[in-house]
Amino acid sequence: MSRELEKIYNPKSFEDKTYKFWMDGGYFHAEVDQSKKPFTIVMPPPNITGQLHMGHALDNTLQDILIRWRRMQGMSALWIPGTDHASIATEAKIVEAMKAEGISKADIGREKFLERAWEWKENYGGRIIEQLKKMGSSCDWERERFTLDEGCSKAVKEVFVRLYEKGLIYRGERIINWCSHCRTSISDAEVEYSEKEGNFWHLRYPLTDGSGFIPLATTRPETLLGDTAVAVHPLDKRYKDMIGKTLTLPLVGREIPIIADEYVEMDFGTGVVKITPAHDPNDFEVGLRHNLEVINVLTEDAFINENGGKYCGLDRYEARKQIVKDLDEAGFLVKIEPIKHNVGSCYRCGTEVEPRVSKQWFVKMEPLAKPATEAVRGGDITLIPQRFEKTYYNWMDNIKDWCISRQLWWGHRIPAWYCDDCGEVTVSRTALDVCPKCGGNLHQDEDTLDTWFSSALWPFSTLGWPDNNLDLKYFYPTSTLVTGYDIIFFWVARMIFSGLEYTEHAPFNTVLFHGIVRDAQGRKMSKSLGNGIDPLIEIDKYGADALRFTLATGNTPGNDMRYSPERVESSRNFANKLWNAARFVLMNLSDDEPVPFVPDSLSIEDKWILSKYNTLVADATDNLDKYEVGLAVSKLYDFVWDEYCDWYIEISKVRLNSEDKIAADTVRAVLVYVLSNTLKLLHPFMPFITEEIWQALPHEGKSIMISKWPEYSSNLDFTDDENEFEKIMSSIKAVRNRRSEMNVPPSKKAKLYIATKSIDTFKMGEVIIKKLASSNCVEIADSFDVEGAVKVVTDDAVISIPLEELVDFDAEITRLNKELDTSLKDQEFISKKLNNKSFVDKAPVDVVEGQRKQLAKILDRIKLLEDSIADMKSKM
RNA sequence: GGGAGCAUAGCUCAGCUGGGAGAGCAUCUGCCUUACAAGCAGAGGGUCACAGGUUCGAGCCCUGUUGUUCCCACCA
Repeated sequence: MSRELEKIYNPKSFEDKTYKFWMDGGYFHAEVDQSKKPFTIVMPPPNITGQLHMGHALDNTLQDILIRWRRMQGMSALWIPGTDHASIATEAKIVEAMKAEGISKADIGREKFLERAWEWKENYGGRIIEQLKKMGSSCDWERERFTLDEGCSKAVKEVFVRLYEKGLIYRGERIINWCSHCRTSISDAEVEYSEKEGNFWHLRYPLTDGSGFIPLATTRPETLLGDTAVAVHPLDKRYKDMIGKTLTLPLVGREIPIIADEYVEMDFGTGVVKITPAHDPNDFEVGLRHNLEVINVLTEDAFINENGGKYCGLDRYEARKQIVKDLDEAGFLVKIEPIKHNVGSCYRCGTEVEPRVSKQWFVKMEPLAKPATEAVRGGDITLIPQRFEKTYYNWMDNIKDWCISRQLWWGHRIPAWYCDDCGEVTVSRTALDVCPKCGGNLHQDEDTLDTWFSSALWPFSTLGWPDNNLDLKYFYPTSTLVTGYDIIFFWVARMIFSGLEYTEHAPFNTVLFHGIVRDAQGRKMSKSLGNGIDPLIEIDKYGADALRFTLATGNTPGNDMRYSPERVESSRNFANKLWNAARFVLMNLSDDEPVPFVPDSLSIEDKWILSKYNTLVADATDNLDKYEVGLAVSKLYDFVWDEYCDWYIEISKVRLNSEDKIAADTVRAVLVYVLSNTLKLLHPFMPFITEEIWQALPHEGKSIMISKWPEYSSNLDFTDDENEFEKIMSSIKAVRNRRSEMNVPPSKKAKLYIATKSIDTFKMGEVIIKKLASSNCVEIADSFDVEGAVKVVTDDAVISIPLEELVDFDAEITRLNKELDTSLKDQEFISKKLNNKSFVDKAPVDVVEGQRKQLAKILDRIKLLEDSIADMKSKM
C-alpha cells in the first residue's frame, strides 16, 4: 500500500455531473446527487507571504472535516478556496525581496513591479498549496482563483461603481491612520493599541500680548510645528478671559488663536489642548468647526517636511528630541512627567501609526451595517458560538466609515479617473481614455483598494458574480464559513454586508468560529517571539493524521487551544493503535471472499459491539450536525480504543482460534464490518490512514472518500444484549481488580466460581471470562460453597476465587465490610431521594424510574455482600 | 470607560437541553497475555475559584466578589 495518497475531490462546476478524484496517479469519477442542496464552505485566503502556520492548519482541518463528511453523505460539497489576497504585508515582502537585489519600486515602475509580484505570488502560492495538500486538504486547488485575476477584478469594479452611484463611496480629506513603514493609509481595524512608556511634556505657550502663559501638556511635542490653535472649554472659568486672544507658538513664531470647544475636558490635565488638525483625529474635527488651517508637518515616511522650518528633514523621533531641547532652552518646557499611554501601531509591521490628513476613498457604512445586523438578529446567519453576536452587534452599531484606499501597487487599482483639464472625477467599470465631460486627458487614481474590500466579495465573486451563471445559482448562498474569531471585523462582518448589499442574500447561513492556536505556555504564536510551530515539521514528526486529529480533538468552538507535543503524540499513538488493530484483523482474514454476518449466528459479544457501534454512528453524526467536532472525535477515540480494541478484539481471539467454522466466520465478519465502518466515521479526521486501511480490507468502491457515511440502523439496536453483556464485563473487571490488588500475575491462572441469577448470560460469557480474567476453569451456578476463597461481589454475581495461600480471612472480611458500607451509603442516598415527595412528583418520570432501578441493583448487591460476609465468618 | 471569555485531578483540557465528576499526559503497582511496550491490566488524585440565590436536585441557570486573558473605545 502506498503511503502517499493525494486526492482532489470537487465538482468542477455545476455542469459536471460527477466528482473528480485524483488518486495514486489516476483520475476516476463518482456520481453525486445534484438534487440535494449543496454544502459549500468559504475558505479564508491563506496568506502566502509566510509559511503555512498553525492558524491555517486549524482552519483547513476543520473545513476539510466538514467537507469530507458532507460529501460522504452524498452532498455536492464545494470548497471555495483562494491562495492570497493582495495585502500590505505581501507588498512589503516583495519590496524587501527586491531590496536584497538592490532594486526599488521607484526604479522599475508600477508595471514591472506587478510582473514581479505575480511571479513571486505564483511561486509562493504554489508552495502553500503543496503544504496544505500535505495536511490532507481535499480542496480542488485547480479551481482556486486569485482575487486579482480577471473574474474577481470584474466584481470589485462592479461593486465600486455601484456604491459610487448610490452615493455610498466618497472621496475626501480626512484624518487617517498612516503607516510610515508601509507608506500607506490603514483602516481603523488595522491599528493595534498597546500600552507603552511615554512622557507628558508640560509646556507653556506665551500670549502674544505678553500678558502671560497658558499651560498645556502633550505626548507628541513634535506636532507643535503643526499647531493652529489652542482650545479650552467654553465654561472653564480659569481661561474664560483668554478666549479670543492669540498665542505665539514657541519655536515657530506663528500667531494662533485660543478657541473654546466643548471637546476639551476641564478636569483633565490643565484643561488646555493644543490643536493640530493635520495630526490628530479629534483636533481635525475641532479644526473643521473653527475653520482652522491644516498644516501637515510630516512626510510619508514620517520625517518633518518643509512646513517644519529648521526641523525639516529630521525623523519624527529625532525632531521630538531636538524640539524638547529647544523648548527647554527657551523656557517653554515646564516639566516632563513619565506616563503609560496607549500607542497605536500597524498590525502588519508594528510601526507606530501616525494620524495624518490626506485625501482617501471611504465607504459610508451606516446604510450597509443595518441589514447586516438584522441578518444575524433575525436568524438568517447563525454564529457559533453565539456569544460572538454581541461582539458583532457592538461593532456594527458603532460603525465608522471605512477607509478603503491604500497607497500600494499590489492590489485592485481604484477605478476612478481624474481629468487633467476640467478636474472631473469619473468612476467606471471599464478603462477610460478621455474625459467624458470635456474630452481632456485622464489619469487613473494611483491607489489600490483595501485587501478586505475584495475579500469581502469572496463568496460570490469566486462563483462568477456579477454574471449570473449556473455556478452562482447553484452554490450561492454558501453554507458555512469556518474561521478564527480574530477576523470577525476584517472579514466576516464585511462579507455579510457585502453579500446582502450586492446579492441580496446573506453569503452563508452559519459561521463556525474557532480559537487561536497558542504555544504550550499559552502565548500567541508570533514571528517576533519565535514560538511559532511549523505544521510541516510536526507532520514529519507525527504524521498529518495525528496533527489533524489533535487540532480537531478537544477543540471547542471559539475557545483558544494550546499546542503541546504531548497531545500530538497521543494522537499519533491513536493512529498507531488503529493501524495495529487493522493488522490484527487483516491477519485473521481468510482468503475466502468475505461473507456478511448472519444475524442468527451472532453471539452476545457481537451484538454488544454492533450495538455500541450503532450508537456511536448516531452520536457522531449528531455531534457533527451541531458542529461539535471535538465531541465527535473523542467518542470515536474512546470507541476504537476501549471498546473495539481492548474488549472486542481480545474477545474475538477465542472464536478466531476455535474449530467452529461458523463462529470464526461470524467473528471475522463482525470485526471487518465494525472496523471498516468505523474507518468511515474516522475518515474526515484522519484521511490518510483510514484510506490506507480501508483499501486493504474487503471493500466496495474505489475510495473511502466516496463511501457512504454510515447511518444508524434499528437492526443493530441490541440494547438488551448490550446490558446483559455488561454484566459479564463488570465481573471480569471485578476479578481483574481483585487480582491486581493482591499482586497476582496474569500467568497465575485461577478457578472461578460464579454464583448468579443470570446463569444463561454467564454461560454465554464463560470462555470470555476465562480468557480475560486469567482463569483456567469457570463454574457457574446459582450458589456455591467454596472453602478458602477470595470473594468478589458485583451487582449480579458473587465470584469466589480460591487462592488459598493468598487469602487472609480477616482482611477479606474487613474489605467486604468496607464495600458494604459504600453500598449502604448509596442506598441511603437514593432512598432519601425516592422518599422525597417533591422529587417523585416533580422530577421527570424517566429520572425517577432510573433511580428506582439503581436502587434495586444496589439492594441486590447489598444482599450479595451480606451473604458473602456471613458465609466467610461461618468458615472461620 | 464598555463588552466577552476563562477559573474543574499535579499539567493541558472535555463535560451537549440542570439528574451522584471525565479524558490525555504525569505519578504509583503488576505484566513481553500469540495486533500493538507508541502497549496491556489496575491504583491514587477534585469543597468543579469564592459568597449568596432559583430548584425536589446546580460544575451547568441567576446575582455579586476575586483572579486572569482577550476585544472595542480612547483625553491632549
